[in-house]
Amino acid sequence: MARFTDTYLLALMAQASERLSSEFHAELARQGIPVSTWRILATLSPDMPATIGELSKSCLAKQPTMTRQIERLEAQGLVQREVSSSDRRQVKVRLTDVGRILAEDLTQKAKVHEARVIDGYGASEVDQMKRFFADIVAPTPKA
Amino acid sequence: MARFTDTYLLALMAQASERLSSEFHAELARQGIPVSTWRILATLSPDMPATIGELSKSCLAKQPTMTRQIERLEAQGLVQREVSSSDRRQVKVRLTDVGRILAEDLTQKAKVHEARVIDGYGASEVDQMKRFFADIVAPTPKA
DNA sequence: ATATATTATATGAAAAATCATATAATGCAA
DNA sequence: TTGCATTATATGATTTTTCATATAATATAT
Repeated sequence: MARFTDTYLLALMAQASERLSSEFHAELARQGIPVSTWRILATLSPDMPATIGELSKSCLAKQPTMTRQIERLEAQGLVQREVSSSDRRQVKVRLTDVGRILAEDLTQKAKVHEARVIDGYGASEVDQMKRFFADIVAPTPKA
Repeated sequence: MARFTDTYLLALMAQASERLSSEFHAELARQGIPVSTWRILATLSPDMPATIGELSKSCLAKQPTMTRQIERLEAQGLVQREVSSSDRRQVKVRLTDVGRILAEDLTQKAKVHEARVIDGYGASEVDQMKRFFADIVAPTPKA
């Protein structure tokens, strides 16, 4: 009898995701950057503000966690906050100049790493995979 | 210009993974079961002992975190620990009878959920996906 | 066999995440 | 408009996680 998680799709997917990211996460660690910080910077790149709520979804964190992460990044001067003019409940978060420079460096490295990960799989296979994932994250409405 | 994370494979994969699991995680929450606990129970199912190290890899947690999670589950009577006879540094963790009953219930529900998730995608597509993930998690050596 | 390196787990102190709930703005119905 | 439900973020209290390192067993080289 095999281990349940050896054939359970969602476990395999989560582990595969973690595995593929781990080398890059090690690179982040060398620069002293937590994965949670990287996710935020990546989401705001190249220069795309987002609300706390959007960030918490994109970065796989609960909302109170995101509020506190943003507090920290703001204190570090990497992002800035402002109340949304269209909806004053919302908080818009954007990269500062310093944050953008760091984010550009990291996204550049991420692209290099992604290329290495992808290399070894067929281009069409990778493309199919990306569409598959993208559709799950933001489903295109069926006609 | 699109958001970096909208086209970055590893971000899409992590988000898709999270998204697909979220409904089941909500079911776990209704039963008051943390995702971290579920991962441990799933890994030890149906009756497959594992070491702290194996669990920490399988469950995407750091080793000290796993040690403490196992302490908690042991206190709850869901798992039991014993020093490995072959290597006394290792700690073998296994489900107790109570733990096994809970784990069986949850894995059963997980299978139902997985079937619902898979439904809507082609069988061959899903199969390809599973092999893709499984190969990343435990690569089969190239000839 | 001895010293040294490596591996597996544990643990104290500190940082971060989470839960429950508060606050405040917006949407909506009567 | 008024009142009520909903949505977005913040926050106090607590639980978890994490880092750094300790401890102990095993592997390796000499």
